[in-house]
Amino acid sequence: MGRTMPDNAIRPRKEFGKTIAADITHRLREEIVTCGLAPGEPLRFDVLRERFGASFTTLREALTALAAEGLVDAQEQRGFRVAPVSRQDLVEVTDARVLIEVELMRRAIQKGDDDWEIAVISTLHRLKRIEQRDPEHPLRDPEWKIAHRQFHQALVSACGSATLLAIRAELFDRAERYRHLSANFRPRPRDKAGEHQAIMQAAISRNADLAVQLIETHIRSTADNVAKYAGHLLETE
Amino acid sequence: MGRTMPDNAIRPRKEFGKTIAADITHRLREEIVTCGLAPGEPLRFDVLRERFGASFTTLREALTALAAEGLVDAQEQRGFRVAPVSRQDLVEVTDARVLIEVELMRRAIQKGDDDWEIAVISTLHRLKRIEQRDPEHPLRDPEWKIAHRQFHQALVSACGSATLLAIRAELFDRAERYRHLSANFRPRPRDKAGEHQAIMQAAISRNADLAVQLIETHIRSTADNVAKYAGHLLETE
DNA sequence: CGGACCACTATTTTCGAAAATAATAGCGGT
DNA sequence: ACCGCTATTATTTTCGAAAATAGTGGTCCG
Repeated sequence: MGRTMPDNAIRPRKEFGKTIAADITHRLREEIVTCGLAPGEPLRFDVLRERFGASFTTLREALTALAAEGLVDAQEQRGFRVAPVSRQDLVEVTDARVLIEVELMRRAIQKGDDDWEIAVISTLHRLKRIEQRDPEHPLRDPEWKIAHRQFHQALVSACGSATLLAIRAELFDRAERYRHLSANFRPRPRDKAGEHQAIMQAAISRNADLAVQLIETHIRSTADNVAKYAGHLLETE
Repeated sequence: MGRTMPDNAIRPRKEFGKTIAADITHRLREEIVTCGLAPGEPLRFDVLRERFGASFTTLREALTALAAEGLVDAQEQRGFRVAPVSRQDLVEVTDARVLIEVELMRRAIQKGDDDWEIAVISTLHRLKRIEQRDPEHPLRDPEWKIAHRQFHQALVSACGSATLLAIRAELFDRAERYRHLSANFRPRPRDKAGEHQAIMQAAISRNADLAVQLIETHIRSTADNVAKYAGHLLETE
């Protein structure tokens, strides 16, 4: 314990054992992915300092990390901005996701053990529960978002490659930003529940070809929806 | 120009227009990839400060960026260290490289135009020239290293996806570190020149299946060599 | 009127000191 | 002697001031 820490520290500024920088990275990523910070928006230090209550250098560290993930655009000597969106980027991200996720799905189906099956089933169960509660605007519900992420994560978790899982996670975040972008304009959510159910069944029954085909359709149709309902937001460079 | 900058600034501390942090990131990456900094070695700020002549926060920013690339391991509240190596990691990196590079090779062969062909041919030409000069220890020669990287980069450059190219580049660096690890123990370089020539020819003649097969063999045999001649260095962690 | 140059302002980038945390050594009780 | 605890030291992490750089507007000359 530090020798000068006062006993009356009101509340922890951050999670125990984590650095402030890591915490800010987390929060900033969340804001960017959910479009709380709009694509292309400049990230000025004064503003961030006010919003996150951290100093220049700490913020800078967080921004650098997010730049490496492709969520932030670092313009040397001219600061940072939220990574811009574009049709081209959406296509690239979708394409890369299909390539990697399809491969990981195959590997997970081949390698997955009992724990994997349980994880897939239980994460889907939770997702469905949340959807029953509020079937209108799932993307607005932070709980749905987390459950949705966890279901897709569980599906491929047994693939055996931490390296590829990390890459997949980055691409997932970048794609999620596009989903949020179109969420306000999409008239009604399509039948995601049914798709998830079908993917789960194909995976558990070890039908790799079917599971892979469903996943690919799932990813591509999501991207198509974004292009359709948020196309007007994709023209700016 | 800053109002207090003295006229007698001896030499630029860094390349024009780039931040010091970006410069340090570059130099640190180089040192790690070439194993000038050994895998697992702790990266203490005093030492780095001395070696690179930058301050805490600037170094921290560079380390954070490299952590996102997988070359540095950040242990919260306990500093940074060079990412450790392991048999498992080597397998994962090799696997991921094959998956991605094979796909990019196909796309490049399908999309590549005249400029692409010229880039492939000319980068291979330079590579061969350098090999003629000093056929013994190519990995020791920084020029060979650059030319080798540029040839492989040129091969896939026409794939059309900046996203996948960035991922590929990261994996290339991580693999190159393993090559350096085994360079000191490998008795003689195998016939890389011939392999490169064959890959080039298959690519230029648009024989995708052959090119892809050669690339995969090329990547896997490199990894096998590392495991064979540097296996004793992979047991830690 | 236009456009190069300069002074001034806004903003980012870097630095080293200070705070927080982890690692280590020394001490006292059982 | 050995374990647990506290004081000390080593190291990382954070901060805000200061330096460097980019941006802006105004002025002077052709």
